[in-house]
Order: sequence, then structure tokens, then C-alpha cells
Amino acid sequence: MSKQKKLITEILAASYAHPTASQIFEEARKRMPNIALGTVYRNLGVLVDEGVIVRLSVTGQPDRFDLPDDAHWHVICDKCGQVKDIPVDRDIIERIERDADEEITSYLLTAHCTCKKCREAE
Amino acid sequence: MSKQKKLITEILAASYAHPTASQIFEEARKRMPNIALGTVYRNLGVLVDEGVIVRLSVTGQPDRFDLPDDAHWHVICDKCGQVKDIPVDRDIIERIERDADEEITSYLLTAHCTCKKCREAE
DNA sequence: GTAGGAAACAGGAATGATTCCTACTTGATG
DNA sequence: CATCAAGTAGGAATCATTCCTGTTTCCTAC
Repeated sequence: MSKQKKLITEILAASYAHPTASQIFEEARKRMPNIALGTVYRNLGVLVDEGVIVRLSVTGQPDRFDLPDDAHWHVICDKCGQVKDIPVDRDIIERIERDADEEITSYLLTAHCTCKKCREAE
Repeated sequence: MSKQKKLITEILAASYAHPTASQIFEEARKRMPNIALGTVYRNLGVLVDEGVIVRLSVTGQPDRFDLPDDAHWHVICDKCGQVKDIPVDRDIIERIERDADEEITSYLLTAHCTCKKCREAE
């Protein structure tokens, strides 16, 4: 594991905010000034493939990344992109898996909302 | 409602395949040869805002669109992007809504898998 | 410790989905 | 028929992400 990859993992582990690749890049260059954005993207991709982290797609916004500690939902605000973690009951996953007749590789499930802040701002 | 918007709605209603904007565009120009891609995108956006259709984000792939007849899960294959509909029990949504302390605006939830075809192909 | 080679990197160009901009149509209204 | 707003076509611009090239790092064997 390269220094760069290690750094990226550390930043993710220390973050509560489901950062985007750019945010990780900004944080990383504080400690390693000439790390390249491409390196961040490549390593994030590798880490996702390895199952070490998970990727969150949100429409019209850059992808976000997260450590998959416990199974949880991601409830995403469609306006501001803020992500909220909700614990998930194992039996729900099993039910989906059975109904889908597919092996769910990622226990990451997403729901969409417009969060309270954004609704008040409207 | 313009002819173009009506056509896009009809194409979506007639499709079982959760088409992308490009696929809708290709289908649309068969019946309206000089419709513009931008028009398709704009009308899809309007229809999503109106709640007439829903948008599906998949990492590294173009967005897909669907009519939200009944509440259902979308189980997405991360390799080929194929989407499978799974009916959803109302009580699960209510549980998430309660746990999230947010009003879920979209009953569209997604799970990720690597589908059987893609796993065999590997 | 140093030569060889694979893996990873930095930097920047290329890609591709999506949005934005401008001038032109269309359709409803009076 | 004149007017005006809404919607459109066409293409340029944007932005996240990926790809490419030459360079560096690091491991292994001598």
C-alpha cells in the first residue's frame, strides 16, 4: 500500500462527512502537497473494488465515499447532498435479497429526501 | 405540455427498461427527427421535478428514468447497470422515515449487486 | 548497495454526461 | 394579425472522472 493510498484511507477514517473526491484531495494535499487529483480518484476506485470503502452516487453531485462499518442506509438530501446514516435491520436486507433473487454485494442502500434545512430555506 | 414533452412521457410509459436520456433521445428522434438532446434532458428534469417520473443515479453510468407506479426497490448491477424492480412493503418505508427523522420525498430506494450474468462472465 | 523491473505517481489532456446560452418557433390571446 | 410568453434546436461550456505519458518509488536479486 502506497503512502498516498494510506493517506486517503486515513482521511476517510477520520471523516464523518462522507467526503467527495475533491474534498479528500484538498485534505490530502495539506499533508502531501503534490499529490495528484488523479491519484485520489484511482486509489478511491481501488479501495472501492477491494471493498474497503463504499461509493455513494448522488445525482448532479460528485460521488461521496464512506467506510462501511455497520450496515446502514444513506438518506440523501436531493437539494444539498447532505447524507445521513440510518442503521438498518438485517431482516430487511434478507427480505430484499430473497425478493431480488440476487446476491446483494453492498449493504449500502439509499433513500432520497429534501432535508429540513433545505425545506425551510425554500 | 409541448409535443416534445408528451412524446418523452409516452416513450417512458412504453418502456420496461429504465432508459437513459440518450436512449430516450434515440427513440424520440425516430418519431420527431429534429428533436434536440437538450430538450430531452430539460423535459426529463421538469418531469422529475413534477414528480411524474423518477431519476436513478448509477455510478459511472448515465442516469436512468422510470415511472413511479408502485413503490419498489431498484436493485442495480454495478457492472452492467441493469436495473431490477422489487416490490417494497410499506412498513419498511415507514420504519426508515421514522428512523431518519426526515420526510422521504421519494419512495425510490436502491440496492447494489453484481448480477448473475455479470458474475458468470467474470 | 546497486541494477532491473513492476507498480504507483504527477501532471495534464481527453472524455462524456449534463447544463447553459442564444436566436428562432410555436401557440394562445386579444 | 400583432404580441408575448413558453418552449425549442443547435451548439458551446462545464465539471466530475478517466486516461495517457514520462518519471519516481520500492522491492528483489545479485
